[in-house]
Amino acid sequence: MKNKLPAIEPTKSELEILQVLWHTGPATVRAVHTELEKQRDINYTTTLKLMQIMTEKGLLKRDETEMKHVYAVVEEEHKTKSHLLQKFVDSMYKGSASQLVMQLLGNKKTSSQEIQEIRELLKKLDK
Amino acid sequence: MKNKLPAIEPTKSELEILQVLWHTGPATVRAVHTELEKQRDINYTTTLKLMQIMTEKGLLKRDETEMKHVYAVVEEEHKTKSHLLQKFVDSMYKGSASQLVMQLLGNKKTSSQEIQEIRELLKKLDK
DNA sequence: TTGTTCGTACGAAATATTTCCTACCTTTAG
DNA sequence: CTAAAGGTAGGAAATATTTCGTACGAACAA
Repeated sequence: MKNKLPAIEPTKSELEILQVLWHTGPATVRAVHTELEKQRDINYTTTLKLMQIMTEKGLLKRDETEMKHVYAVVEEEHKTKSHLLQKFVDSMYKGSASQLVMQLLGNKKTSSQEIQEIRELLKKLDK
Repeated sequence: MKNKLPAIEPTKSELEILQVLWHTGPATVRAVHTELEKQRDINYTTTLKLMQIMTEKGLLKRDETEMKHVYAVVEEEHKTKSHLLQKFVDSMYKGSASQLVMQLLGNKKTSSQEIQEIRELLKKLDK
């Protein structure tokens, strides 16, 4: 058995924080908050509280050796995203990845360049 | 200008109801509830209330000519899903559809058959 | 030393969402 | 007619999530 973490679902706000940490790597509340502030109106203690809650939930872990605690994500970005994507596919497309891709291809916002890249991906997968 | 609906985000529970209605087409609360009940423990009046709220929000519309009101979705399935998918891609993959697909391809749950189907899709898109 | 700044902790308020109780009306079986 | 079954409406309770005020300690500049 590898891990027995229950894979708790992050809430919307928690996801915002994960995104920042994925981007920057382990960071202090201050650093995360400075990023979050660029995106929306939010109070420092709100960011702090969220990160504390996430730590309790096991979404984050923290190094308390220094006064300025340093937080890091517990699950790899890849793993969490993969899990959330799977959930999305399951609930929205009954688990059919191809249906999701079909929707993506029909989506105005998906540029032809994106589509080209998807083609490349599949080519590479051939080898 | 076609419509100026603010495209309200359905909540988790609301999405469950949309799924049922997408599948069955316009239906009564009873019918929707019977479906929902198969998936989880839920009280009839809860389903009713949810559908009433969704109607207020403009997610559903209802025909009240009969005593048993018949509810129907306001936005097409395609449109709503497309919108939600776009939101997902934006927030999780910074808008990069190809990154999402890459994740999908690396996902254990995505079978080789699915991948084959995706290939077919791209072929058809060529023509 | 002292006051200002920056940090954590904690609790509770504010909001959003979900759930269900109660009232009351209509239909239908007996 | 009457009781039971099945509807809707609305409010309020229960939960989940987000937000922030307050307290208090450490670091640091003056």
